[in-house]
Amino acid sequence: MRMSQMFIPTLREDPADAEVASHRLLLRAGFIRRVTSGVYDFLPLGLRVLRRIETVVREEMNRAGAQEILMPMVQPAELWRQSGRWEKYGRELLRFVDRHDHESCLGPTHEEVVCDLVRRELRSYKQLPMNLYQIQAKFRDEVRPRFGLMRGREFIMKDAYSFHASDDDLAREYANMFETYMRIFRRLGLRFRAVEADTGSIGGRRSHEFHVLADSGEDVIAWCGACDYAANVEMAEARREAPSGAAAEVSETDTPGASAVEDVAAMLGVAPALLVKTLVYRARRAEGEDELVAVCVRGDDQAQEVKLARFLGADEVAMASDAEIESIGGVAGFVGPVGLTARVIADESLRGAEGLVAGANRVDAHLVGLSMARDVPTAEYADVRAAREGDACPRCGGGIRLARGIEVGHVFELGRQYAEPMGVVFQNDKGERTVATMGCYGIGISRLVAAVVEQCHDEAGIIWPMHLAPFHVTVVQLGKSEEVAARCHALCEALEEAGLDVLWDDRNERPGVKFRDAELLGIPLRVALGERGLAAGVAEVAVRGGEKLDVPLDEVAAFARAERERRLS
RNA sequence: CGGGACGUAGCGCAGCCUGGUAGCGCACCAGUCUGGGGGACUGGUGGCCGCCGGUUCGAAUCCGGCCGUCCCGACCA
Repeated sequence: MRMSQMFIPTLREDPADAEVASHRLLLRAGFIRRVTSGVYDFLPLGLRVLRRIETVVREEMNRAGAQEILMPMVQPAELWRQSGRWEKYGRELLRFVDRHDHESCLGPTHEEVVCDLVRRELRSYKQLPMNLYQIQAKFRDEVRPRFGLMRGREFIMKDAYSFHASDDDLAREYANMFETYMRIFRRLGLRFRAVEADTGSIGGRRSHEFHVLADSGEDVIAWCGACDYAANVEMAEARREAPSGAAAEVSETDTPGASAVEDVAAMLGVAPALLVKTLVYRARRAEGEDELVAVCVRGDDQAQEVKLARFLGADEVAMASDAEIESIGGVAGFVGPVGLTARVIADESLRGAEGLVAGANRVDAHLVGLSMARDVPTAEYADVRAAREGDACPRCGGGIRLARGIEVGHVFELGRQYAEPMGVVFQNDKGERTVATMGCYGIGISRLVAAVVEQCHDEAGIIWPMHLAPFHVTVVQLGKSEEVAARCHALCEALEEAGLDVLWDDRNERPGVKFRDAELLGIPLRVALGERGLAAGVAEVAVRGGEKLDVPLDEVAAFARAERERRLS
């Protein structure tokens, strides 16, 4: 392709509103443009990368036995009512009414539609198992879209749904998909980690997330340095030592103005770990009234709200207001577990702890010498703290480490939670009417574009892995003599002959501009040819992010092909 | 939804405090020179100063409302 004729609007300067590397570089290099918050155009280069990722995903899904279909983006409310999610999904589901006053929504995920499709056709166990997938635009009306393609409202996703006659067969397919995902992310050349995960609003019994490791990631994952335990911190069961102070009588002491953990600890001369941090949460459930609960963790720990919500069986937990805190006998800033009229959920690490300091539920006062067993006898114990670096692994006791990750894949054992209400039934081998069991498996295709850039870039620009590069090689034409142009053209043809996708920079620009753009775009191989090289019979071949060397003109194509093969294997 | 910042040419920004002809760099167009790491010179093009209203003889500038964007938090397969 002639670069002079392609739509590649590069920017010399960083866009003011792009913070993270992938957002900044994808904009600068002319891969994407923003249409509105969380919604992007894919320009020719961006689309090429997207297609490459799709191809890898498609090949591996097909190989794993899944079949590609395409479902609609617009979905009728009645299907969502059948699954119960029309009420449950919340404002992230973009709803609208058509001209006939029918309620609809833009699909954020497709369990309902695929169940509707399958239930119409499924009669016999002999039709199972079945794994259907699609690669399609999703819409989720995110509260806060950000970081370009990383968290968009509209995004491209591969979603697969499998149907099974038995839980055993579902477990088999889950493992199959898990392995398939491992293969996909390996092929994409990413540093990633599979972790145990919360099932969130999709629901189901068991799930794993696949995270690309990157500091800009929005998730934190915990893993064990000694065994293969790994989990999202929303799940991670890491344990800590439970330090106790000296047993003592409980008494109240003045702590004027000291509310923050560090201030109280400093004022009383005790370690922050001996403080009991008490947080009041409002738990919301689809049915029933909101409940206020007090949550106790160590002063140097953080509460983990996803764990808490799971323990409470709540759809959502949020920090309570000062007024709500007072309604259960607490005082904002000085809340403690003693004397509250709400349930007290204490983290496991507080079980049996003594000699603690806690808020006295009175302004400017704390209790010292607190014993959980003696003074908070009604406390319920649960794992509600966030794992920290250095905690003990729940499997082997090894040291837990934390890292940030970008969630690019998620697999779920759904079980019958959609199939049951949606009526996905068949006759089993005994002629009995049976509800199918399901799995679902997602990959964020457009998010992967961003994730790859987060992992593969330097100051100068993107460094695409060979698999994903919009072009394998760019031929940089230096100078504008007919001779140079002709030889560059011939080089391009030879490279294409050798099976490479070639971007020919035939623009009337200075060499510096072309070199910088080649680096910004991140094309893995760069072949530069001008009068000087022509005279010597060589072209300069540079590997993006690597070395450069002169290669005789008639060997360039073979060299590039070998280089490509080497990087693809 | 809470907190913060911002909105002036395609991009990056100044001007606003202290009201009086809308600026700079890059990009773009024409020309000359140049040609292996964002070239030089000359001459140009391009603006609803986010929108609506108010104050004023006069508003990019002051005031009010709205819209949009970004960041932090809350939230999230």
